[in-house]
Order: sequence, then C-alpha cells, then structure tokens
Amino acid sequence: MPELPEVETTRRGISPHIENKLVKKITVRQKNLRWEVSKNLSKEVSGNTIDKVLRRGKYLLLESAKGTILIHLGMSGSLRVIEATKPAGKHDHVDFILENGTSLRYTDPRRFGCILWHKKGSGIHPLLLHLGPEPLSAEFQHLNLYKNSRGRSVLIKSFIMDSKTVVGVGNIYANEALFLAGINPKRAAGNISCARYKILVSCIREVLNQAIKAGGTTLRDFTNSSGEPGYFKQSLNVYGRGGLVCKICDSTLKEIRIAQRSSVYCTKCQR
DNA sequence: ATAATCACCTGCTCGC
DNA sequence: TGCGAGCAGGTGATTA
Repeated sequence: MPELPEVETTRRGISPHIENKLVKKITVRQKNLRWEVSKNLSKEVSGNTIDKVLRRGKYLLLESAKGTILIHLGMSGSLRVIEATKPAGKHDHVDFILENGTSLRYTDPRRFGCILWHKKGSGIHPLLLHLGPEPLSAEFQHLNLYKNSRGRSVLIKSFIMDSKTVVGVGNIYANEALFLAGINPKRAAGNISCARYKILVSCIREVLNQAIKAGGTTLRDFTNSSGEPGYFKQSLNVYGRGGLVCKICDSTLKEIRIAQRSSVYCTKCQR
C-alpha cells in the first residue's frame, strides 16, 4: 500500500486522532522489523504528548517534546487508530496506547517497515539526511534533475525512484509518471533533455496529487479496518496492465523488469 | 563515485 | 489438496 500518497493519506487520517494526545505506553509485541524497534521507545515517549504528525518522503514523524518517532511502513505496513481493547492480530506488532482509550496500532505482515526513536538535539536522523526534495514542494525542479543526471547512465526509472533524486516515487507511480511524460523507462537519465525533465516533473506531481486526492476518499472511515484502497486502480494507465492495450494508441503494453521491479510501458507512446 | 544486485519477511497466486 | 516457484506498494547494504 504505502507509496507517498498512501503515507500522506495515513498521516492525514491519524493526525487528528493523535496530535495533542498523551501517550500512556507503547506495547511492542514484535520488535524485529527491518531494524529492531528502539529499546527505549516506551520509556522515552510514555507520559509525553504527540505534538505533530509530519511526513518526510515515506517516513512519518511523530514529534514530541523529547524527540521524534520515525515510522516507515515498508511494503506492507499500516497504521490505524483503534479501541485499545481490540485484540491484536498476528501482524499487529506495536501499539501506541493513548490516554483516551484508543491506540495507534502498527500492522506489518512483511516487517519491512521500521519504528525508531530519535532524541531531540541529535541532529537530523541519518535515514533522513540524504533525502532529495519533496516532489510536491517548490524545491523539486526540473533544472536540478537535468543537472544531476548529466553523465549518468542509470535508467530513468531507477533515477526517479532513487530517494536522493526525489523522495516518494515508488514503483507504481514511477511507471505511471513515465507513461504520462511519454518517456521510455529504459532511457538513460543522462540522455534526457531539460525540456523533457520539465514535463516529467509536472507528471510526477500530477500523478501523486491525483492519488492523494483519491486517497482522501478512504480518509472518512479511516479508523475502520476496511479502507483498503482500490481507489487508484481504475486510473492506472500502465501499472499492472502488461500485455493489455495502451489507452492512448491501442498497441500492446510491454512488461519488463528494471532493478527487479515490474515495469510496464508503451513502446509507441514512450520513447 | 556509480550501477547493479542482494537482503529482509510473509502471503498470495499459479501451474503441476 | 498439496507443494514449489515466483511475485508483491521499499530501500539500505553489499558487490563489482
């Protein structure tokens, strides 16, 4: 689930329920996520208030007076606000138990996510240190992409999925943005003109904005366990459509693998 | 420095 | 019905 739009949807969904709420305690049932859940997490956070829920790339940042909880959802993670008494399922690894009888529950079958404590005053967390610009911010500019890609042979799809280039572009939206921009995913990043990077930047923004907007519809019943987003499915042009016809030109969409990730494109529309 | 590959883990689908 | 193979929305670490 979690590409940037899903993480942003999660942020918007949980923040009204946990901002300015006091954390009573944190229960860790499974500490072996991508990295071990910080040992001192409950000790550091209990009795403190979550002041703000921020997002940087696909990381969620729960800010308190003493520091920040970094949460990444990996491939299969999710966060829900539930009644604290609700029995924990097999993959419900961590509960942030709030004062009001609710709990922020972290669920992650594959355990590729992480939950890390970062004490205030210890600078920028190493995981956030080298991240590129937010795709929806003014810092994300085609001129920088153009300059940073000169002389590089990395494939354009891998280039835009690299968090040093720009954060938050996952496999689905890399495929979709390249389709909208008419760029073949196998093209070398260093071989793409400034004008085309300008188009690509606006297509990345467009596709993410659309998805966030669609994600908004699942916001309403966010605390329910349902809310699984089929919302963007129908608006996908290429992802998951290998072998089917291009919606623009009717030719057959090609599916290949780039960096072990499925990549679908139209050989006619994308050059 | 850059590019490609590996690794982490569970669950689901597909073909036999 | 069972079993192995392969694949899945991510990304830091390792290798070449």
